[in-house]
Amino acid sequence: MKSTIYDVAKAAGVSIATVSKVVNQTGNISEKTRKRVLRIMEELQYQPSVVASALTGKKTSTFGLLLSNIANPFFAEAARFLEDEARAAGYSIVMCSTDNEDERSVNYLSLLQRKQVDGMIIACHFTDWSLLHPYLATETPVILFSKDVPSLNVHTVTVDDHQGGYQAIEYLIAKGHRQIGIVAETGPSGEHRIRGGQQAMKEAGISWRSEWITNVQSSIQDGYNGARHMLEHSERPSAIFACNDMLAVGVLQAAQDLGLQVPDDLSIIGFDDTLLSQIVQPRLTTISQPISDMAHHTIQLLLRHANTPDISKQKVIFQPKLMEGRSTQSVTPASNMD
Amino acid sequence: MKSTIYDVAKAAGVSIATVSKVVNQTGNISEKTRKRVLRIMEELQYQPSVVASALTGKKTSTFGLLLSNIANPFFAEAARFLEDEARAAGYSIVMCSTDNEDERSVNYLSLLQRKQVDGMIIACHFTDWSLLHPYLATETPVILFSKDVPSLNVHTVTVDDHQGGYQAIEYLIAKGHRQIGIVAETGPSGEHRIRGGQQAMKEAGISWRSEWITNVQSSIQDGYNGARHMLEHSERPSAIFACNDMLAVGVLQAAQDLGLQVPDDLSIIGFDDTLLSQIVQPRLTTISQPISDMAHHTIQLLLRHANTPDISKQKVIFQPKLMEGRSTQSVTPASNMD
DNA sequence: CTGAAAGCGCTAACAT
DNA sequence: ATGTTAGCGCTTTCAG
Repeated sequence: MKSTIYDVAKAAGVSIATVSKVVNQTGNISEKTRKRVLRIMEELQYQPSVVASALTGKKTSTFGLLLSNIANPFFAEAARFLEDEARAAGYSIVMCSTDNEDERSVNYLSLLQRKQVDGMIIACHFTDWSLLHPYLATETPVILFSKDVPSLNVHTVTVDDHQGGYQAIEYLIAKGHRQIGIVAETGPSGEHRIRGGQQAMKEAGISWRSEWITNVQSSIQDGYNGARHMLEHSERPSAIFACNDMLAVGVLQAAQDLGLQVPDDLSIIGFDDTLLSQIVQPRLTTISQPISDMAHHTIQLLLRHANTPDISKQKVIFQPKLMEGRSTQSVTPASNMD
Repeated sequence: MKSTIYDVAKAAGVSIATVSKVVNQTGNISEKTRKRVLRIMEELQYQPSVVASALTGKKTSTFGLLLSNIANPFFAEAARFLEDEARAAGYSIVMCSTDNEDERSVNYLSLLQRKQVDGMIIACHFTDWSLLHPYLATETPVILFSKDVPSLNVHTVTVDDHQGGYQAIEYLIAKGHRQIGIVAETGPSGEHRIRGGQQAMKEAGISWRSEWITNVQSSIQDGYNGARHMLEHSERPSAIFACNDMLAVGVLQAAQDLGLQVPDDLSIIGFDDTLLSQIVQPRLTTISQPISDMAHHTIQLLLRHANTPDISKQKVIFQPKLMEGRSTQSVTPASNMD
């Protein structure tokens, strides 16, 4: 049988209030009784119940994390950083894979609320973002992670997607590419990345073809299909910007299946700088998000909320960084020949 | 302000006991009042507090999952399956990355206990497994996942590691390999896989060299170092069995850095059949764990525990399956020449 | 079929 | 410096 605060109080010959005070280090307790209570706690292996304390003290020391799929390396890596930051502050994380399905997301949201989590981190996509409204009205802080939804008045910690797209395309253009395709995932991030890319093209006086810009989901297969679509025709792009690494891997596989050499026949640039980009052959050039910083900031914001009930909403935008791999190359006469 | 059971009771003109009964579908409630209460609940957007109910009803609808690192694709994939099974039963999962450090693991264990989770799934490694003892004595069910520690009397759901190692080596032998190296991760699984492999060699009358069997941690870098160690000498194995896909990727990179062609100059076989094995070039031959089945069984076992307080401990061993990739090849005269 | 009442383990005034 | 007491929101006998 697990021992309770009563057992400790009785064994130590004090009241439960005193025990509570030494546990929480509140109030004034003489060093002598403090020591004694501590000793008894040790002896009885007393473990304060988080559940009971949450019912009064208002804290569950738990955050909820909604992501599309923990099996996706980008989210797994983000989850790891978030968890580390949370643990450092004594919090743990409930993970919720939504597959970007609104219904499942809402179910999780309500479940998390019923569990009285101390904060929710949203890193998944909603078809209908207004579903979030009821939760934004709550006491529980909500933070959008790696995602910016302009229409929503909510704390946001993200990377500058527009800038990332711009950097990717700018880099390709500098390498001499003029025929550039984009495979993006549906959702706000994808759109911003596309826009950023288009701006870079516009500034360079390059036009783009709408059939070379496709929106898909974010599996490898989606990237494969999207790229295949562009590459099968005789006139094809000399470079493709895939808006995340999973898609980029799909693009790479499509190129390989079509007998195209990367980067000789096709340059590919990804986004996220996940494990994937480092293990494919050739190593992907990719736009890196500072996930670690983002995770740190996210958790800090959540923690600050605990003390300061209502901080005004803030959006923090981190800058992405291009990581050079071997999947991109300058356009050469040879690659223009075919 | 969130509405409580009292608000609903008052608005519906009934007692909180009645509301509780319709929420939990217990006792006998007339259809008429049930409807009314339900309607009021809807109107007031009443969300029963999991915390309060856990304090009495004994259920938090939460499982804890200890794994070495969620950023490792094998664990991320396992977590996803476990989560799906858990959600189907109304449970959610707290993830805990321990990096296989005993201290951190124990901290998490105690935290989970304080949170009164309804079960713990252990998928990480302990240097000192006896640290688990105190938790095995508890009410809270504990399950070892994808790991078998013979010395521990605990529910276990795992893959037949010995058999997996056997299959891997048997396959290589059938391809004509005689010079076989093994890179394994420290821990019970790694050991079993090595033993299985050794048995296959023994049965085939092949001897092994102890310097070609190395134990390391489980990062890509570890696999790289381990392989490099074996491959740099003039006399090197013609095939390497890496005891998980991360290691296999490291082995592959080492081979590439040394100018060895895979599979022509070196065959590589991995373990786990994760995403990684599918995206590297060449695609890895690997031993697949039926993670989905294992996850299903694990959660079911945990759930059964809720009703039947003390089921006798059981170990369930699933059979692995070899997935043929392009990283293995028969020994040919050409590859024997160098 | 419904309600009153006694906790679950803990926190936080308020007394002493 | 320490103890008393009133809840937190809900479940569960036990009466009615």
